[in-house]
Amino acid sequence: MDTAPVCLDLMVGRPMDREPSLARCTGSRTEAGIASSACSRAPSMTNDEAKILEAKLTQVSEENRRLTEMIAYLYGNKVARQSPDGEGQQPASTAGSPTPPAGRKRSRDSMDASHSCDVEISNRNVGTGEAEHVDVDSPLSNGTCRRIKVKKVCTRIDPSDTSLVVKDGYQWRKYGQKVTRDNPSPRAYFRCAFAPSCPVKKKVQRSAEDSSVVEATYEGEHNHPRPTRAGELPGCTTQGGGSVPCSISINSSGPTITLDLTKNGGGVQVLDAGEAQPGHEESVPGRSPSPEIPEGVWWEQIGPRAPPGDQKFIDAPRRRAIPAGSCWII
DNA sequence: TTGGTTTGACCTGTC
DNA sequence: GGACAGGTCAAACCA
Repeated sequence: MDTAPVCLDLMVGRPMDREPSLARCTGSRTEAGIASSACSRAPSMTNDEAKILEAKLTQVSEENRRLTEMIAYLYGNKVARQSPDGEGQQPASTAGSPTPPAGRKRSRDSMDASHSCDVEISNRNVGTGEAEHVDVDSPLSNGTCRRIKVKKVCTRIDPSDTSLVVKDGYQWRKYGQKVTRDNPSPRAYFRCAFAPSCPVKKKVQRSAEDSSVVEATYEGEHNHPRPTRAGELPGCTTQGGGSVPCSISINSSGPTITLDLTKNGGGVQVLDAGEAQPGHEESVPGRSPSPEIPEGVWWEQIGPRAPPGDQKFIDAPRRRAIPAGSCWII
């Protein structure tokens, strides 16, 4: 919740010079394509057109401001609800709280959350994928709780693929691997590589029952927008000059970029650029373009990774900082 | 030289 | 307090 305003600020009413990749896109077919159409027509734009676009931009900016205020208001209510005296708090055992894990150890985050704060869970099984969304409130030092989103996603991959790489549109940096007691397959630990401050972690492990199923557990929410890169956005005219089909739409829950890389052997289906918006991916029905993809879950076909030389990361202090708004290779 | 991965050691919490 | 297990660190390795 506390990251939502940042997300909104980046998604709506964004100045065009901060999103060069989208601004270069062609084939944008929705109202959300204001930036792209504006950019492509800029050289021959008349004053009237410029004024219209400016008005639209102002309108979108105003919408952005209202949404930001709304988020701030909701967040304020949330904090009030979690007052130290405990009023308004739901019992930890309600709202579908799971039974404690069979193991003798719980994760620190889960453990913290189990002290006195909310646990909200929603389960969904769609096709071959499964998404389990858990909102966990982790207590802070001041006695309040900070909600940690825990989302479990199962997907089917090639059993011979041992990389444990689950592409979801974000950059991840592996920091550990461990063989757990209840599963012969190793569990890989990933951190978000986009920014050192991003709290999101991901655990990836093959299912003990079906080795072709990989379970990815996401903890926390990104405090930054989904990384994008012009060269990876089909339908966008890139610096390299390529252009492949894509559609970009923005609805009330955020931008959705539908990619079709079949011609390139890719197969990326959906990139939900608005993931950082709390819970929004669960609230949009019909998001999945394929039965093989869990509904509402941004997902991509498991495939070959980009060459290391094409990747840019930020994580360890020694890595170079990349300015906000830079394009990313996924 | 840079940056990602591997992997053994270490830390911490639970029983 | 010790054993156990999950999670993390960080040096070494590799591309």
